[in-house]
Amino acid sequence: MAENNSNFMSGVPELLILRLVREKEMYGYELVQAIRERSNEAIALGEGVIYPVLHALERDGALSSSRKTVNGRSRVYYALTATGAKRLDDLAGNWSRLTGAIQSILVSGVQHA
Amino acid sequence: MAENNSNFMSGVPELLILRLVREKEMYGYELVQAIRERSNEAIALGEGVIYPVLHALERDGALSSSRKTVNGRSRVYYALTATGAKRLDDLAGNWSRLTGAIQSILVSGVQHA
DNA sequence: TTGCCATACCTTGCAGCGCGAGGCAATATG
DNA sequence: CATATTGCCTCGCGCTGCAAGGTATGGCAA
Repeated sequence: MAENNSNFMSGVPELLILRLVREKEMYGYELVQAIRERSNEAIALGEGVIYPVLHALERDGALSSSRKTVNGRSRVYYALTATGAKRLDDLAGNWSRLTGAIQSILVSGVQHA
Repeated sequence: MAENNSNFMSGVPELLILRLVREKEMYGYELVQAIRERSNEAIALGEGVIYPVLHALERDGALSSSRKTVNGRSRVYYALTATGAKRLDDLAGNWSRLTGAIQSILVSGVQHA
């Protein structure tokens, strides 16, 4: 059963990571802060969220990793692959459809057919 | 420990239900269909999602229920209470802040401070 | 009558995700 | 020398969404 379950609201951390890494390759610790800062503290995903997602994405071939040492610090940088780019498009599309649908319910006044 | 945990993306079914019930009182089965239709099939929450949420909301005083019989059919109608209206505002606010934050990450090109 | 579908309610059990909490190691700071 | 920061990682749990199943009534067609 290689079916993809998961509930309708999940996968946002994955989406954010893929999107950020598309700009430039980043490492885990950096992503944790980037998400917090770029979301204006509205979203604060800890390392316990980020790292497992990173590993899963690499395992699925959506990200490629390379260990680099920058001023004495060893970091694992992740870059978007072609597979990852496709996956990003899918997730972004789903997200947009989903929020659109929710918005249309939230916004509408009473309407009759 | 009566602390409210739950993850950052949850509570959408609750939000949708509260919003729909604000217009007019509705019953469970009706909500299931309303959400599917008004979201253009983008969201399809089953009864296994709706009923438990309904019960929880009533337990918390956000909804009040009244059993009514309409052309031979017995239904449990739910109406929004004052508490529920407040809760709806909170959830809607959170949702809006959250999607705004996500959007700002999804949309932005690279930018530095 | 006997089916069968739609309406209408409900609960149980599980998978999966998010996440806190913790642990390790190296560099920097006071 | 102690403490904070950077940077990586994993375990275990809570909670949520959800499929699956169960009950009951009404309408309709064969």
